[in-house]
Amino acid sequence: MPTCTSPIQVLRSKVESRKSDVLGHVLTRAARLFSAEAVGAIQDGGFPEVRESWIGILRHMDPDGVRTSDLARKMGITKQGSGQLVTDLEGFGYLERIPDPTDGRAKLVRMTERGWDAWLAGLEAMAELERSLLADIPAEQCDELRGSLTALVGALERRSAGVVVGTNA
Amino acid sequence: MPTCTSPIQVLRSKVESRKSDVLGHVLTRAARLFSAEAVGAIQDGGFPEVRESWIGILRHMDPDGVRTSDLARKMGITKQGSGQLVTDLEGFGYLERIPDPTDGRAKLVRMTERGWDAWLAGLEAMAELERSLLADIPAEQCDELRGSLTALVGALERRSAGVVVGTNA
DNA sequence: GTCATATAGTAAAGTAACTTTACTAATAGC
DNA sequence: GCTATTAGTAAAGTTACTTTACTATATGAC
Repeated sequence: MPTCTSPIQVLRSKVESRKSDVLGHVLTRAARLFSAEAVGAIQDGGFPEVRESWIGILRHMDPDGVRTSDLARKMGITKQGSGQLVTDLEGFGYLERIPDPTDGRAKLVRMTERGWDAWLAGLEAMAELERSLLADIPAEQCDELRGSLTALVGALERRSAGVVVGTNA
Repeated sequence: MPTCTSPIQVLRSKVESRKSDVLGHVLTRAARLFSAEAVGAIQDGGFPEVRESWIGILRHMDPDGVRTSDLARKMGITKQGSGQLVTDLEGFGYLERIPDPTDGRAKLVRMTERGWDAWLAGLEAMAELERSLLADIPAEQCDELRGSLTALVGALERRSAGVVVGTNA
């Protein structure tokens, strides 16, 4: 009788070989850790009410104002979702809604002064985090990483291009 | 009077130059897109009840069984959190809890056969996703990306080493 | 041995970041 | 002017957790 490798042994070797080399795992973990660290820094820097979800909004703001539905599209969430986030940010005085002069249905979401301050603080916190990570990771690797991730996002977006995000979008 | 650059212009140029080159943004977006895509593939592959959070559990399972609190530690969440996820997975027949023979307080969480099937399907879905992304991203870049992300996670973990995750952990 | 303390797990409620369903108001095309 | 589309809001539901609070077992000190 030849050597018979039991299913459980096959499994065990698969488990061992696959423990942490899956791109998805490391990607998710990195994103979480980075995000938590950045938000903590912004909060400590004088904007204690800032939450992780706000960063997605702040990122897409524009001095000319943006529509809620544009925010939704850019963020890849529903407009109800972005509307709620805008309401939260508005409640803390980071954003304001003004009527869109060119469209009676629409409103333009604009940053307040405090909003821009937080935005700058956010950028600074992220940049500082990146800088401090350079102590552990070479600068070229960091740039490479950014480039590869951008390519990855592009590929993933193209892949799910046909898929509709939510109803009522 | 010299040319005076208005604050709003300074802001506008900052906004333009910083639109999408922040590591944190692209990282978060990539993680979300990847994760959603992988879960969708697993669900379509015959495990429709699988949710994104389950992947974090499945990833850390072991043929010998794992304790809930070990899962929590590995995942970086509270043990109540991991306990809830285990209960969900148990309810759908992916996991089972057995008493730990070496410790009367503890229980060992173990995969059922269906659990291992889902685990394999998950790995396959992730691997397939990676393969299909190779059409857009060169293989070396993909490996580089994995390596850089692993280094990044390491650096971030070291950075937040002193910070306790949740109470009652 | 038993007493304090730490650890494993569970229970229940709260919270963050959304989606789904359902609606109103304004615009745009024909 | 009527219909279809689009912008936004409202309210409830869902997911993936955390916080608070508790029980049961184990471990180390005395």
